[in-house]
Amino acid sequence: MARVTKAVKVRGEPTIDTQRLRAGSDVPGGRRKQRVSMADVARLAGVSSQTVSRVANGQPGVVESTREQVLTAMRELGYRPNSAARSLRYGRFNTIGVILFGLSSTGNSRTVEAIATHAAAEGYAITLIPVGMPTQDNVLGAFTRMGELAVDGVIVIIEVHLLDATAVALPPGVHVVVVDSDAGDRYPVVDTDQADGARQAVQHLLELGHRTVWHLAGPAESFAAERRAGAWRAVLEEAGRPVPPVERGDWSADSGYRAGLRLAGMPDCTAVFAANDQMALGVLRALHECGRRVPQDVSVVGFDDIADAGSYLPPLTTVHQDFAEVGRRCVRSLLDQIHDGPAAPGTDLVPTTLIVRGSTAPARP
Amino acid sequence: MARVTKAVKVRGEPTIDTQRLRAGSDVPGGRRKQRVSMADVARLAGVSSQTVSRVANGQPGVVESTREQVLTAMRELGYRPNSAARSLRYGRFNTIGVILFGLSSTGNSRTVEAIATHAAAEGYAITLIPVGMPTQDNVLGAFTRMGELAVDGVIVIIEVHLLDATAVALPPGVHVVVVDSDAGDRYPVVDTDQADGARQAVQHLLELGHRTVWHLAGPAESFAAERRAGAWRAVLEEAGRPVPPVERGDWSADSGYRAGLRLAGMPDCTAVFAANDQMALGVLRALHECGRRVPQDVSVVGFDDIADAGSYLPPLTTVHQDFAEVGRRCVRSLLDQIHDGPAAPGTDLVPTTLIVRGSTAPARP
DNA sequence: CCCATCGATGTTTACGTTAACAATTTCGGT
DNA sequence: ACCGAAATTGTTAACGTAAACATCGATGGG
Repeated sequence: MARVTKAVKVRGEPTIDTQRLRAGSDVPGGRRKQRVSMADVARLAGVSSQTVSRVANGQPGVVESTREQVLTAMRELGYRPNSAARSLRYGRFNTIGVILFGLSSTGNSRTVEAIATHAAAEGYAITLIPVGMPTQDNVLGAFTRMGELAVDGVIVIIEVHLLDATAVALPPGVHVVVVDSDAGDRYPVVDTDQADGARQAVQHLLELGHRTVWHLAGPAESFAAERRAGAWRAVLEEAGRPVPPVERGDWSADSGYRAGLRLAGMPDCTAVFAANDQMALGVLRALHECGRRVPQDVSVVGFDDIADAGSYLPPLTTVHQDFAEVGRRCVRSLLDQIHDGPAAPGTDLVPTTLIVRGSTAPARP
Repeated sequence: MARVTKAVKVRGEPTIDTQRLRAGSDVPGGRRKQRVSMADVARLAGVSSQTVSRVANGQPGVVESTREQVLTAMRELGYRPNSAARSLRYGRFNTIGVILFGLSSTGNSRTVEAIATHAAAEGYAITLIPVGMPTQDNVLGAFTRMGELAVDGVIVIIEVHLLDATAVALPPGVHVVVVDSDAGDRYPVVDTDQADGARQAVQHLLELGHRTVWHLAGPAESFAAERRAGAWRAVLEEAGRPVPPVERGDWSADSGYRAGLRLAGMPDCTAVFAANDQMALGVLRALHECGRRVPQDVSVVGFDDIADAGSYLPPLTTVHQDFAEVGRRCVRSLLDQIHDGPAAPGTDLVPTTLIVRGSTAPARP
């Protein structure tokens, strides 16, 4: 209905052939000629389809005048290669699948962005395979679906307890790289060096003279959260400091706020390491509302270094994660696999940096 | 360098069979048998490949015992359908392309997430086509690439001045939906009702008794920014209030901070409407540092209602955008086009809601 | 002047799947 | 027991592309 009507006028005799008889010319539900194929171009240019193929792929051995004819015909018909046929022919899709839980977390979206960018640079498209809830069934479903999907390899960005059960469902021939997991004994893993980041954060606070450091951890199901909490505990124990009970949030600023209210009630809590920046933001708010000044009374460190962290009140000291690098290495590792065959499992750690801003200060004597 | 070495030991004999004899079993550069095909399954099950096809697609007319045999053979060989062949056969890819500038903005990633979710629910995968910089060349390149891509339709999430020039390059047969643009006269557009959101924000501030409202706009190239700024100006003019000069930022908290410092220097500035939450965050920080209290001295309103907005100091009054709904409508509109043919151009506006929190208060007399 | 050689182009075939049609088997009714 | 209909299974062809091989004509050396 919305077919612009001027089109009708424009299509006189000459274009009839270009449009040919496709749109709706046959049975309603029937398949119409999908679009212009090499054969169509070949016919118009008066050559064989193989010659068209050669021109399309820039292969040598086509004389200039012929090439010109073919190119003209292509333009006239609006020819575009059919990638399905190409994929079928080559046995490759030039596509990478990304299985993820959601894009809502900063880390995920930044990583995916980097993956998309680097994949594009290598001539690969990326296909997103979202998993509604990270239940086993869903993840398993995603893998199954992916098995039928047009992808040469997969990058998995999910907390991966679930991978245990689903490992069996992973189609054997598919190349995989996993992000943020402990699956390093089964798959190639790329991850931020969570432990080292946490270590830097806690040591920074201890060096400022704080007696010990409270920790607001992420959800227990998260490997990243566990790794950060583990490092926090290790540093305290090595330094012979008391290990306060762990607070837990769900990564959200709100959960950070609730935990912050609890922490604010403890007079001897002078240093908090939050497992991400958003929870740190919640902590800042809670402390502020309880009249405890940051950093004079309490120092706070976050994790991630999201774009806004420098604009919090006060600007947040935090651990910088290089998501772009994670994405880059994922793509490279996966492409290496695709080209050179399966890679050995193992973990590739991207270093972190502590960014010191205004939310940390020396402990008061 | 961080590659853990234990990995090497893990890969032993047992996996040999799943690997089968493909990798490198023939000429080095030659194409190896891509993977198990229907013919392989058919051979093992002792039936024709058509029967395998019927079983794979759950079609009726296959006797139980045969079906069982085929399924067994499938399992044994690890058969997975080849979607390239399927696409070639059907002339459809069951894939939606999403052309975007980046995932870094909250809006984009939330929208993309919703698109991915709803597309998946309809059996469509989504392919991300990132555009490095939104220059004409790049966008044009993305369209060209997309023309060769295995997609049935495209959702464009880019500021679309550029579409003008590239419209011509848009492959004619491709279905398109555009987000956040004024291309409503050429394509179906889905967008948040930017103008109404801005109107609500400004009216809220005026109703609180503020004489006028300053505006911190987004970059001039952004249609969303222009629409918000336009509505801000319109409300002020309708109400007969003075229209202060527009401040401009680049959506970042940092740019908001810089603008905030300027605004803080104007004693008669008591109400600020920032074009997004991140810039509002920067403004909050600037005002705080300059000793102007929010909301007692200055009221601030943002736009987007990002997850953290409720945890700012003070919690931010802002305009809620329903990105999920935008994504949903994009997918529905595009799928309608794919199934029922081209849709009329026009703009589909998703309503917004003002969320009143702690950053706004009545003007002091 | 003839034939080997090379360059340009055409023809055949296969990639994996499935619609359409053909062939075979099974079964119920007489 | 036999016929026809229905159920089940098999065969053929086509989707668009590109590698491999085949053909044709021209060029140049003997």
